[in-house]
Parts: sequence; C-alpha cells; structure tokens
Amino acid sequence: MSTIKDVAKKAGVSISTVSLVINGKGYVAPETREKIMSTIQELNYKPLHSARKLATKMTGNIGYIVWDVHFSEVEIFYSQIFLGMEYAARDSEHYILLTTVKEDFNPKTDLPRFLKYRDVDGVVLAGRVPHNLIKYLEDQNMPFVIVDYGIPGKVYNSIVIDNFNGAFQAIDQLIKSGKKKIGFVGGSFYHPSIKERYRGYKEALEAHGIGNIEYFNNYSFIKEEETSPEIGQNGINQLLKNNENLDAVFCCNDTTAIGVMNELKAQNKSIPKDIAVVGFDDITSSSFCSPALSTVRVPKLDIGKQAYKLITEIIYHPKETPQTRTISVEYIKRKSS
Amino acid sequence: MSTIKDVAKKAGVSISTVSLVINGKGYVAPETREKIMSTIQELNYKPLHSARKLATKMTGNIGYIVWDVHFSEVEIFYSQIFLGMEYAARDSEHYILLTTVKEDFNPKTDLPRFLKYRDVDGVVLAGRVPHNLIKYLEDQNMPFVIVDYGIPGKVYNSIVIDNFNGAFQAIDQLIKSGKKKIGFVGGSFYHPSIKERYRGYKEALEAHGIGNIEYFNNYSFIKEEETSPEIGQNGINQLLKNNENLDAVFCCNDTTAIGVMNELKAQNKSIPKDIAVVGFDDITSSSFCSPALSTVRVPKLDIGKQAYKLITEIIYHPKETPQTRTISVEYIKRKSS
DNA sequence: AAAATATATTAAAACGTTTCGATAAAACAA
DNA sequence: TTGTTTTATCGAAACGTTTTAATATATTTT
Repeated sequence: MSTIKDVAKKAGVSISTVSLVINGKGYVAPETREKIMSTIQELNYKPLHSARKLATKMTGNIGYIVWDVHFSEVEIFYSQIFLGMEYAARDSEHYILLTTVKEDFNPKTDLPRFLKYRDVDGVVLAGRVPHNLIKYLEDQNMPFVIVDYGIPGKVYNSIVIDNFNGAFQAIDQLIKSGKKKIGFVGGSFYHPSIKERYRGYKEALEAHGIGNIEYFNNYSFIKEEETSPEIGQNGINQLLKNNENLDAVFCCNDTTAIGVMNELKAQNKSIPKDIAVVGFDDITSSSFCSPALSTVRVPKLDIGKQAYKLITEIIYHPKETPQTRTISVEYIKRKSS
Repeated sequence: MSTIKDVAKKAGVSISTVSLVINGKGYVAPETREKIMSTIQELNYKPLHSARKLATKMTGNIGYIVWDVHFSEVEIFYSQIFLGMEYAARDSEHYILLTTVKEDFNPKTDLPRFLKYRDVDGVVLAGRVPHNLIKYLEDQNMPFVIVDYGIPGKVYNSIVIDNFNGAFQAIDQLIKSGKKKIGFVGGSFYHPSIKERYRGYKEALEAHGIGNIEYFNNYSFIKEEETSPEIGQNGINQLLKNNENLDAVFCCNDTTAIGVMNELKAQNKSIPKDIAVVGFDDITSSSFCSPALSTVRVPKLDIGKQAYKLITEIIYHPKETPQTRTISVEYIKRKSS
C-alpha cells in the first residue's frame, strides 16, 4: 500500500501539497494539481482512514439505532430505511453502523459500543426508541436525527412520514368507491405515526359528513401494544361482532392488515366485495398476499436518504433550531379494496 | 476526552505501561496494574480507536456483503444473520459494515467502499453472491467467509446449513403422517442449498421405498429463477394438473410455500387435509400465515454468530486449509402438515 | 558468587494523515 | 518605486496509540 509520502516523493512535491490536493483546500497551481492527481492514479493511492481520522478527530461513522423488536420482527421496514442510508452514504465519506437496542434500555449498561467509544459523528434513531437513549445523546451533545417517531411536546431534528394525509387519502378513496362503514384497527399509540393515521381516518370521514363520536366508538379497535397480525385478527372479530354492516377496514399498518385478511378469509368473507381492507407502509409481503393488499406506500429508501442528508448537514453545519422534514406518501390501490 | 497520557500522568507511570495494561501484554506489577485500572475508571478513559488502528494497522471492521435482491426482497433471512453477527461482535472489537451488491457486480466500478479503501479486516459473504467478487477477495488476500452458499468444485471457509438432513427429516415426517404423493416445488439450483434440499427430499422418499425416477419426474417442479411466491403458485398448479392424487408439497423455502398455500386456498383445497405444505427457513411470516406453516427452522442468529467466530479466527490465525462448518436444523411441525 | 533469566518500567520511534505557520514569489495598488 | 495582498509551497508539529529496544532490578540457576 502506498502512502501520501510515496505520492509526494514521486510527484516531486511536499506531503502538505498532496494533502491540499486530496482535500481540495488552499492554493495549488493547476499544473501541480494535475501532476499530483495523475501520480495518485498511478500508485493507486488511497488515504488511510484511521490516519485521517486521527488527524481530523472525525470518525467517519454514523450510527443507526433501531429497537430490536422492530428490526427482527416487524418485517423489513426499518431495514429498508437503513439501506436507503447506506445507498446515500456509499459515495461519501461515511460508514453506517447498525445496532439494535432493547426496550428497557439502560444507558449505564446497554450503551451501543459506538456510543461508548464515541466512534460515530452522529446517530440516526429509527422508529420507537427508548427515551433515555435520546436523553443520553442530548447530554453527550451527540448530533442525532429521529426517523418516524417523535415525543409529544419535544422538537428534534427529524424525518417524519405524512401519516395524516396518507390515511386521509386512503379513506377518501374507500368512501369514493362506495364504502360507508369503515372500521379502524390499530396498535400502540405510543407511536405517534399510528395516532396520526387514526386522525387522518377520522378527519376524512368527518370531511364526508360520515364520522361522528358514536361512529368512531363503534368502528375503532385500538390495542395498546406493538402491532402484529394477531391484533388484526382480534380487531376484525371485535368489529364484526359489534357492527354487522361493516364494509371496509383501514388498518394502522400492513402487518395488522394481513392479520385482518387472514381472519376474513378464514370466515369466508369476500375481499373486497364484502369487506375491503387497506393497510399502510407497503411492506414487501403486502403485494404478495392474496388478494394483493391496497395500502399507502411509504418510500423507505428515500426516507433513509433524507435521514442521511439531514444528519450530515447537522454534523457539518450545526443547526440553531431543529428541522422536521416530512416525507409524502401515496395511496396504492390493489385488489383488496 | 481523556487520553492515555492523562492516565499515565495521574497514575504516575509511563504511557507504555498504561498501554501494556490496556492490552494485557508484557510484565506489569500487580499493584501498578491495579493503580492504572482504577485511574482509567476514574477518568473514564476510552482508547481512541483511530489512533489504535493507525498503530496496529488493523481496521476493527468486518464487512458483510449480501446480494441486494436478497436483502430487500427475500424477507428478513439475511438481515437476521447480520444481526447474529452484530450480537456476537458487540462485546468484542469489531464493527460490522453492511452493504449490498448487484448481481452483475463489476469489481472495477461497483466495489464496496470498504473494500476499495481496505477498511475491513475481513468479509462475510451471505447467500448467493457474484463469483467475481469472491475472486477479487482471493486476489486481494482479503480474509473471507461464505455463509449459506458455495461453488461446486471449490472449497472456501464457510458456514453452511444442513439442508440435506433438514429436508430428509421433513419428508420423513410427512411420510410418517400418512402422506404418499409428495411434490417438490423449488427455485434456482444456482443456489446449492436448494439443490441439497431437493436431494434430501429424494433420498428420504427412496429410503421409504417410495421415490423412483418416474415419481420424481412427475412430482417435481423446478424453475431456474430466484424463489418467490409466484414460483409456488405456478408450481402447485403444474403439480396438480399432472397428479390428481397429490397429497403433500415440500417447498424449497417458506417464501415459495406461502405462494403454494395462497393458491391452494384460492382453489378451496383444505390444508393439510387435502394437501399438506411444508417449507424451509422458518421466516417470520411462516408462523403468521394461516394455517401456520410447518417448516424446517434455520437458526439465523446462530449462523451469524458462527460466521463472526470463524472470520475472526481466520483474521487472527490464518488457517492452512479452509473450514466448513455445518449448522444443524430442526423440523417444526405447525398446522399446515 | 557469578551468570543467566525473569520481571518491571520507560523513552523514543513509528503509524499516515492534517494543519499551522513560515517563506517566498507573483500580482496588484499606491 | 514601495508596500500590500494573493498565490504557491513546504517543514514541522500534532493527533493518540502500539511496539521496540534499552535499562534496571529481582529472582533463579550454576
């Protein structure tokens, strides 16, 4: 492996000048620059990151933290966001270090190694994440961005999904296709996204003069736990028991919707003729299940890209006030509605 | 942030001695060691990785490469293996850098950045991966381990799944439960795992005196492409057309099995009464679908752990001859069989 | 008692960069 | 002309470790 020294010697200049060229800083005569560039090519020289990092006191790493349950079980949603970040970081100077944390995270004992050793320049937190972790990052003055989550009353640098409008659109479409008795099946409101989706559901119904307090009472099933197909299964049973005329269900996400569809199929209801089903997220399996699930597409790769962009902006140009960037979503009509 | 210098000064010893204590090398008097340890605690000193790496010429990183299609679309299989590695690496000295490559990978243009800059001490390749990438690693003398893949006629350091026995067991169970006409639905034999699963299927049938050439001809559907639910759908239709007496299907993996089940349900066949279905892998959705899918559980986290163990062994103690370590699997009976 | 070996500590070199400050030539302004 | 600013280059210090080789003392062997 050749070093900057080799390049300098071969090009007949000093180490400093080579460094200036590599980093595009200071004044370097055009011919000198050319000469150095071609020497770099010739020797196939690549700066050694550890040396560079030592000198600059940057780590060149960005941490990506996701709750372990979200990473392992709730499908591939947060992995796709990670991948979007990775794509964005590929041609730049960062590596993304992925790790998971437990729900009962304890900063004293469970700190990800890259935080303990300050081996990252910044951190992206994806989805519901322990609040004491956020606090830790604040205390440590570690730059961070929150993706698809938020804490009521607090404002952080974050990337959020336009959950309200996504839900609103979906319900609007259902109503326009003739559905009138539209149920909601959802999970944990700890997650503000789900709360927002419910708000979109309600306001769309109200906008069409359909929803009112009684309606929402009868047609909503909300269970305060992590979403899963089981919640969908229980939810649809509950709704059917209380409302014989139910003709559509809007689910807080695709995972739940799949549970709903399985249960409906088990009961020999026809989807969407008897009951239409709509999800949210557009996870991989939603287009595979049968009938293919109508849903609201969340552009996961793009979210990752935006998260990367924001965290790097913050690292290099600390913002005075926190930024919130909203990612818009799109209703995807498939066979289930 | 305190440095080794601060520790040395406060403990009243030289930098070298502190370094020896940190790395557990050389001779250090017990009292001195104690003193230094407590000083480290007091100052909350953490060695700076970039400095350490510069001195040792190690990067402290391990690359994890997976074909992009496998990462994004074929469920969470390879993400779980990654997570297993991450768990194993947590308390040690490595970070795992995850990246994906395209199928038509070109070493000249598509090289992952961590390879281009030699920012990893070793690499783990998961699943089907471009052969020219493997060649590149060999040429570069970069230590690597292949997980769940292999190239006929070549032997590499690798972690493989006991596909043969898994399939054998599954078929054995099906036969013992009274099934006689067992079909096989599978995808790309480019992937040796699938080939092995097919071999397990055949030999189990032969062992029971059931299978013969004609039988296998009639009851096998093999499509040379990436596995997907569609293959399952097409496969089961084909098998049903040619064999009215079909009473079970063994699928090369769960993704395919889900396609088979969906199609059977659409045709109002009862699972498992009319036709039993068995998959392979035990991906998350296999326990969620209805009826819950019987399958062969592949311990993904454990595979990741073993991969980490092997690559670190190779990095620190290069092996003369390549190691192949086999991970055993377990048949999981659920409702679909 | 002398020689050899094991234990303990350290100064200094090395790892490969970036960056600060110095120096000097070239361009411009008065 | 002289003085100032801009352009160009470089030597040397700094970043925080590990490691080598030197030195010194304590212990064991002969």
